[in-house]
Amino acid sequence: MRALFRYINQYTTVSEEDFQVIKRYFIHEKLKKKQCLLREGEICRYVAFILKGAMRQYYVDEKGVEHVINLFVENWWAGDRESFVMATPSIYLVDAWEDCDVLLISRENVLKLRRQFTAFSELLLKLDERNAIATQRRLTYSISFSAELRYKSFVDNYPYFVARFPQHIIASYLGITKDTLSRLRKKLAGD
Amino acid sequence: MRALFRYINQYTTVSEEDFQVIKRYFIHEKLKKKQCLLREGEICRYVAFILKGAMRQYYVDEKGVEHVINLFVENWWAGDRESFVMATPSIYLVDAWEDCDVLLISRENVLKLRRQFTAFSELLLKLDERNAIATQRRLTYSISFSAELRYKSFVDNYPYFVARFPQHIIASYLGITKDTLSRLRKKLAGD
DNA sequence: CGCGGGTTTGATGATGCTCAAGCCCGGTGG
DNA sequence: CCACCGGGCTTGAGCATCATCAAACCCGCG
Repeated sequence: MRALFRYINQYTTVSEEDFQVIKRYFIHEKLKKKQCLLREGEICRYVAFILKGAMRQYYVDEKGVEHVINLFVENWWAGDRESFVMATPSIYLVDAWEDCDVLLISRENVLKLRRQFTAFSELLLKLDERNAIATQRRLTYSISFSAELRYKSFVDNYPYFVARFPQHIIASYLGITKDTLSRLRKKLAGD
Repeated sequence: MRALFRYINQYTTVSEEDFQVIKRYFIHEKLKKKQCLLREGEICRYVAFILKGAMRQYYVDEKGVEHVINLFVENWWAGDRESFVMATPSIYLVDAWEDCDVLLISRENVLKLRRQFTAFSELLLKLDERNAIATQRRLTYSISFSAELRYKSFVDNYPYFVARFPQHIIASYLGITKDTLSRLRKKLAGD
């Protein structure tokens, strides 16, 4: 719980008393490796603030191939935004890649907190800004960079992902196959 | 101006009187075709609400090739979010593809409106939600779909872009070359 | 008529995918 | 202590997709 308090206060200012109220809107839960927070076709009822562990969001195409859309570790929010906000069935799965400790919050509780604490609205605005910036960058890379450049910038920007997820997942996140990534790394090693 | 009023009231509720205040924070301006709202290396001081016209955001790589990142038409916001929020030099250009009527607003004025009208914070939160959803979808397509599927879903989702931007721009937006798009269309026509 | 911007087309080549096989390594159970 | 198994990584051969470059074409406009 303390991690959430520290996290919020990175972006805005929330008193100890307010936090005592805020924290009641969250449910503490544990997820075992491979356990799902969200399955394909379900509605995303909760987003998870990760206290410990690593998760991923991916979608499975007609051929059964997994495409990793997002990776999450400590102090990130996991879930499917579209399904969460619109209350529509998700096309994604979200599951634990490592055993996790998470804090769940429902859409209704998010709305309540927004109304009750302006600082919470502030927080959400800032998170959205950061998220918009990061996603836009990723899109730019995805559209205009080669696989090699994408991988290099990934390693530079997210070394902690490289350390915690296997190559075939990182490859999928970058939009390439594990085979291509393997060859790419071999080539880059020869420098 | 009326368009902005209607636009805001699609997402939240703002009285006529409040709007009279809000609108003073915007600057009405006209842009000629090819005129820049933002040049590479500049800081994005204003975002533009488009009353009339079409714009694009793109970045130019070392080889001088343009990569279109976003397209905008009436009732969209044009600018570079990253540069606008962080006040850092932008890697993108934003210019008018058609002659435009726009309403400009500065970062300071956005912040003032946020403080002054909770409805404005509401609005921004909702816009960010929608934006996050759309960008995430686009990223999913970009990572996991073939050029053909990306183009098909583009035509389905954004017919008004297809009508107003030439093919080489749409190709760039989709992350392919104009040549490939041309061949693709030829193939799809034979059905 | 000529020009500029946009599109098409062909030939060629690079990039990344597919599929299958083999390897490595840590964990489990006999 | 060894055998086996599963998950992950590597590698090779062949192939599909898409990029590159150059040429030609089309058409609206001054």
